[in-house]
Amino acid sequence: MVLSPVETVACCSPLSREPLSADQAQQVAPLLKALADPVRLRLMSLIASHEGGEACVCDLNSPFELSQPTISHHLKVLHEAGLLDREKRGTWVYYRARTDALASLGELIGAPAA
Amino acid sequence: MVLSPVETVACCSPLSREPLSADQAQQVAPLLKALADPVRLRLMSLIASHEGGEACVCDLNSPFELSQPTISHHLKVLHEAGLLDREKRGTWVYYRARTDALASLGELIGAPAA
DNA sequence: CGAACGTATTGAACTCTGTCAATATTGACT
DNA sequence: AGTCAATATTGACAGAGTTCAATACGTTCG
Repeated sequence: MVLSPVETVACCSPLSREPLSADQAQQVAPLLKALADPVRLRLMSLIASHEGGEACVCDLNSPFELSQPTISHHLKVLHEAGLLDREKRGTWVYYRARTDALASLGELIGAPAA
Repeated sequence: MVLSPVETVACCSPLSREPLSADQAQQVAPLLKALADPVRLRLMSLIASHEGGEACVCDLNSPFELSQPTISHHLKVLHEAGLLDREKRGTWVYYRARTDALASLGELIGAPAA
């Protein structure tokens, strides 16, 4: 069985509560790795804070001084990590933030010790 | 002026609230990068969930099938990112989790949109 | 159909990262 | 001083990641 990204993260109690197992760490780390890049952090933030929690790729290139393929690559990384949903509507592609995954991840990292 | 890790992260409102600036992203990404490794995630979790939020290095090697220098390296990465405090007491070295940094980071990632 | 546009893929250069073996450093105890 | 135990540093190497230029794919519109 394949876990959705949300299930992957929701599996674990907060870092400060009890030690993560090796398996759990192996599942969660890729999500953090996907976020652990300045460009992807901004992309995620741009999309998540955009109206409706989604944004068109056509609006995601100009904020960066990077080539179009590079942005496309970063979006793919976030998508494959399960942090972005992808939907094609006509000519344009829209990415939507998995706010549930972000919320679970935030709790895993930062929830108080007890 | 140099920002402490907590200040670094506390600077920003949640991802889903408003777009992160390029500068903010560049400051926050290293913290996430430090956490975005299975071994370091487990180390952080082991330390943060340990009694008193701190742990002796002497207890942090056996849970892993990795060489002592490798664990030492990962601890250094977490320390330099500002997620662990280091204190030498006699022969032993203790690392303490910066739970405030973790809390800020968690809020940045996962706090609700509004 | 064919041209133009938006997005994705490929392949290559370069840098960064995780790991280990070997060695250094520091403190404690004889 | 000398030895031993705990931790850190160095140097080396393989693998992964970021970026771009070039190209391919898929839609829409003339």
